[in-house]
Amino acid sequence: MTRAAHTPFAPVASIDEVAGLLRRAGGRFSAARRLLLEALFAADGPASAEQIASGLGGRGLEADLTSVYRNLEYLEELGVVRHVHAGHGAGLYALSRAPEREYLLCDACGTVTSVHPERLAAARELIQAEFGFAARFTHFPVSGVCAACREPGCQDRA
Amino acid sequence: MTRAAHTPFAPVASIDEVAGLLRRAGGRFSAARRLLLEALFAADGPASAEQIASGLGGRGLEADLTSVYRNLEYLEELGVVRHVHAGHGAGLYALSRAPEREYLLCDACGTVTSVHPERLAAARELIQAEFGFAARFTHFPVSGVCAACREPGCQDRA
DNA sequence: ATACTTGCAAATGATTTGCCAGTGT
DNA sequence: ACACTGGCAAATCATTTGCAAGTAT
Repeated sequence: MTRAAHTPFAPVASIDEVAGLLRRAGGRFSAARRLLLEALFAADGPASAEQIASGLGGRGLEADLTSVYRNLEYLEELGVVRHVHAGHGAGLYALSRAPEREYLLCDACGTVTSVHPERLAAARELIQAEFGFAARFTHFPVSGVCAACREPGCQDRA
Repeated sequence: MTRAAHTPFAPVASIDEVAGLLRRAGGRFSAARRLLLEALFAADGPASAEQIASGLGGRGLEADLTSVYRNLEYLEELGVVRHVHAGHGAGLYALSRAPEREYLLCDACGTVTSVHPERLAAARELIQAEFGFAARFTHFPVSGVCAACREPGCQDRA
C-alpha cells in the first residue's frame, strides 16, 4: 500500500477484462488472482486485505494474506484497484470505478461512506480558492462525525 | 495515540501551568515531563514522537521513546496535547491551542499546513448541508496537493 | 523452459505493554 | 512511605521483504 497518487486509473467491468490487462502487462492470470478478483467484485465496497483473504464472508478457500497484499499492490499499479485509509484501522481496497469515488469516515462509528465526487465539488473548490490547495478525498477520507452519530446517546466505536 | 475524539481541551501558555494541571490531576511533574514540554513549547508546530524524543534538534539529552509516547498520551488525556495523522508517516503531536487548529496535508511533498478553523468553515458547512456530516480536519487532515506541488516539474516526496 | 507467482518465515515501522527499579510529594 | 514514573525488553498491528518451491504461458 506504499504508494498513493500517480497510479494509472483503469476501471474494469469484469474479471475477464482484468485477465486481459494482466496478460498484456506480462503478468499471469493465476488462481489466486481470480479468487482475489471474485472477492473484490463480490464486495459491494471497500474491504480490508484481511477480509478479502478470508474469502469475504463466502465459504471460498482463503488465500495467503501476503499474496493478497502483493496482488492488491500489483492491481493498484495496473489501475484496477484503489485503496483508502480508514482512520486508525487497516487500509481498505476496492475496484476502481469511474468516476473515482471519494469517502467520508465517521470517527465515532467507523463507517466509511463512499460518495460521488460531484457532491464534494463545491467544498473542494472552496478549499482551492482559499488555500490554492487541491483537496482529494479518495485516498484519505473526509473525517468527522456522521449524521447518525450526532444524535443523542450514540456512543458507537472509536 | 489510541483515542481520538472526546478528549478534554485545555490550551496552556506555559510549562508552569502544565505543572499545576499535572499536580492537580494527581500526577507528578517529573524531569522527563519538563523536557518533553520544553520540546513541545520550543517546536513551532506538530512534531513526531521521535523528533521530540531526540531533543527536537536541540542538543538536549534525549528521553526514552516509550516514555515520550506515554507522556504524550497522558498530556493528551489532560487536554494539553493533540495529535494529527500525517498520511502514512508517524503521528504528529503539538500543544493544544485555541481555537483548535485544522490541517492540510500535501500528498506530494508531505507538508502539513496548520490553518485557522474559520478558513475551513465554509467548506465544513457545505459538507454538513450535503451529507449531514460534521467534518473535522483536526485529527485527520484535508488531503490533497498544495499550491507549490501543482506547479510544473514538482516531483517532491511521496 | 523461463519468467512470473506463491506460501511461509522473518523483517519493518509505529506504537503499546509488562515489569521492576527509581523518584516526586 | 507510597503511588506515580522511567527505562528496557518484548508484544502488537498492518504491511513488506527474502527465498525456495510451484505454475502459467
